[in-house]
Amino acid sequence: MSTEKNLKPSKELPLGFVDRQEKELLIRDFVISNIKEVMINYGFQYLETPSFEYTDSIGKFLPDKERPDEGVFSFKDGKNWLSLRYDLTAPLARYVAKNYLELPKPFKRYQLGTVWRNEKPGPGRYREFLQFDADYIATGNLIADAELCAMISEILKKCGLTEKDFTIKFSSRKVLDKLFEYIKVNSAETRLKILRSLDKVDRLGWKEVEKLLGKGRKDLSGDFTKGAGLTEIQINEIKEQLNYEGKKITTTNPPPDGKTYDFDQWSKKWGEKEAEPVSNEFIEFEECLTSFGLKNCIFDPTIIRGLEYYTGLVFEVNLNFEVRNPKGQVVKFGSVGGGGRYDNLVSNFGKGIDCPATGISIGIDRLVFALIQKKDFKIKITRPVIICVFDRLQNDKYIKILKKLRASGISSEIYPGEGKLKKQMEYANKIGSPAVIFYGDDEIKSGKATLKNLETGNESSVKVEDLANEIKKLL
RNA sequence: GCAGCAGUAGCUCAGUAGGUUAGAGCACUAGUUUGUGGAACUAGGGGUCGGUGGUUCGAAUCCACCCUGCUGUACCA
Repeated sequence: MSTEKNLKPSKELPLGFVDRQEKELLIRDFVISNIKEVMINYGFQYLETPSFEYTDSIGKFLPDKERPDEGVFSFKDGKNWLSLRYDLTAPLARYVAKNYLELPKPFKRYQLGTVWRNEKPGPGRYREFLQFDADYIATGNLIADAELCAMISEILKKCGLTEKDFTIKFSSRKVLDKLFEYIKVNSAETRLKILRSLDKVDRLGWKEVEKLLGKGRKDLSGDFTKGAGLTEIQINEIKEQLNYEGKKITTTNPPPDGKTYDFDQWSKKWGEKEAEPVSNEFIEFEECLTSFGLKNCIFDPTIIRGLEYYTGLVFEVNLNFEVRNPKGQVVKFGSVGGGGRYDNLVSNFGKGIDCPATGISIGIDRLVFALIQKKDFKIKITRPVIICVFDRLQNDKYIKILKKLRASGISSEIYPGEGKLKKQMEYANKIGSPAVIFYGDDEIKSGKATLKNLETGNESSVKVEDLANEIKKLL
């Protein structure tokens, strides 16, 4: 920010925004190309919606304030409030509602795009980031949900991860609804508090979450967070029904009856009639996962995905390896993607539209951040061969060489600056150029250029017409 | 938002019982090499010590307020 005293513009970035370097961008490109391949293979359409939407269209939930900028970036365009999209699902719902009659049903589309959130950034979390999103619209078929899990698994594997590197956790909001009925929590506010607390089991552990469910908890800085105010009996019941610690039932490790969750327990607690529909949903989903050959899926009832619009199954992808920040400290990385069923989101736009849907998204930048941590993860950065400039009057000769090299597919350039040879060498070294070409007086006389390998320092005399082939040998 | 910690050169940081011209390493510029990079050596540029006000003969150092950043926490539809 410039002030009256300091008229120079600031070179600092706004909070939560970053410059991204080539290495990160190339890995991102690699991830994106993998995503596109998988999406075509899975039969999804490619869609793009604009960055801005009417605020109302993507968030009826926004507070009725003078300025709807809580969580989103908004501005007033004439009479209307516009907001930058905060995810790709809400704009999709708007798109589907707008084009409902024309669209094939079910409708499958994927989208890649930047999204913005006006929140406090954290390690690896920014206010602007790239998201990938794939959805099935107008189908309640659970194969769709299982397929989303298979798809995300395939994408991660293409990106170089193995099944051991990540876990897909799933649950359903319905489990918690039954639980709330059972422990007689009816207040929407308390239910929300419980959901938020449970969502933190992953990060804080059960011990701390118990405090949040009860009276409250002090964090490391000494700040106090008020709890949900449940009784000890209620908290114990929640733990008993949700605390699957130690049971660790997974599809890799199925119990004898083939179920990855404790059906009998629910039946006993809620009654068979109440439990059966919930269980059946998981059975069907589970069978699909198995058929798709997914081995690293686990039922975890503390998966909440906070989002208000989820109505049924929810899933989340977590990485199992250590992620470090630039300072080398291990950070709690959290999920790299997730999603679930949102059967009401499209219907919100109009009566008569009954439109179940399910979708999943990946935080691409976060995934890239994690992939960079894998030491064996190398990406080739191409740097140009430099043709050094001795005399501008010989530019036509340099350009001839340049055209030949480029025609042969060799990244190359004539030194673009104005310095002496030393400067040109320093430049080539700094940008990581593999080689330089000298074509000065001596070379022009002999008709042979000097090719210098910058890695070894070796120089060789090469006929101009052989340059391309010689360079290819050393690349 | 709340809480804790921190702000000295482009970067990483040293420097406080308050005291001449504020330091180092890396980076940068020039030279040792006027047709040769990565190493070395020599020289050089670069800072109103986050800002404002106060205490004092004297403030990077002490006090107050503000700004910014980091971490935790809340929120994250």
